[in-house]
Amino acid sequence: MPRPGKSSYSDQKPPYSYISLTAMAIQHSAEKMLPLSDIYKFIMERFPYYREHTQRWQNSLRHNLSFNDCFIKIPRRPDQPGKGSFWALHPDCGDMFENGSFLRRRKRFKVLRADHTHLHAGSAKGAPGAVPGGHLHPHHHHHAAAHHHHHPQPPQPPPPQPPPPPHMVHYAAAAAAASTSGFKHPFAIENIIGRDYKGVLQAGGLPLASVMHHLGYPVPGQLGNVVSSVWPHVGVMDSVAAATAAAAAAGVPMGPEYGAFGVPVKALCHSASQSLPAVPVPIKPTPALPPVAALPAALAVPAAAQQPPAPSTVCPAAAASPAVSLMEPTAPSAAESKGGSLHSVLVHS
DNA sequence: CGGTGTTTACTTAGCA
DNA sequence: TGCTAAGTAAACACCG
Repeated sequence: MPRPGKSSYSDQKPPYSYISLTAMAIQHSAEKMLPLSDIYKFIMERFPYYREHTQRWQNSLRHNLSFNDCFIKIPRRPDQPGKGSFWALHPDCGDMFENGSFLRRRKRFKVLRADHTHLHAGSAKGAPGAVPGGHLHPHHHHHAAAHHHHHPQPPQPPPPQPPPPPHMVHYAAAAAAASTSGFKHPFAIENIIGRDYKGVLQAGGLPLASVMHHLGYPVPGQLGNVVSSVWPHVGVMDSVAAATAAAAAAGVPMGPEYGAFGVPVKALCHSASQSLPAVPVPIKPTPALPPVAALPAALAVPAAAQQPPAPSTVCPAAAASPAVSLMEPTAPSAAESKGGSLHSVLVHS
């Protein structure tokens, strides 16, 4: 059946995990960061399925934000009213769904705690280690502690999330470069969202594209007013087929009614943040990447200790140049949040 | 208080 | 089938 009527998409659960949905929402935002409420909004706007049982899925979503190292919290600026912090994607989380499945990643993205170097008694929240090789140690009694609001000292501000959106340009550029070079690996979501899915398609035929397509989900019109509907025009042809197939595979009965999702594709990086870890050293994901070592971060710790000096923190470049994938001058100091000084590791098999 | 965050613990489900 | 990622439920701390 081509079209089961109409309830098709509305009541079907989208083939995306909360992680992918959240990442999409974040990527979709201009600043690449969103407050929780906006993430909810984004999801609800395009996935009717999530207009119900909000209590349930939102709790799950929140759990995911806190639990997964791929999401980082960025404090709100003083002048920005509102409740919680902004959420962004960890710069090194790379392509979490590169295998094409938005339901299950090959490996969970985890940041490695800086080897026990806690200088701060704060004890940070625990970021359990990550474990590249295998399991994390479940027994770390996390001590709890948590809630200390991570920034004990709010000095101020160089607002990372600022108002003016002009900076993204860099990101965009980087992204562009990346795509140009055909190298894409920073967060797949991005792909998902649009951009070179085309290449992707051909690259491996991935279901990825398919899903993405699917992503568009309902009513194109709806998205219309949202942002851009990027890729509807594009891969429609095979993507549809692929999507269908993928959906089928996924057990998701989707219909062609899914429209396009629209997300700009600009950047993949976000200004990561302050709370961010400093220097996430990607041990790295892509096989192609040489172990760069680098980490100039050592010096880059100016005031950054707490805040990313400006959004310009550059993005992980991973996208742009494979060779140099890591830069991130963010400060390694704060060992507070999930990333204190941890190295991020993408454990890919 | 209610929204936001964290963290446990357990169940469900994908993938190799 | 086993390992592990993902989903769910829930207790609990905080902050505005």
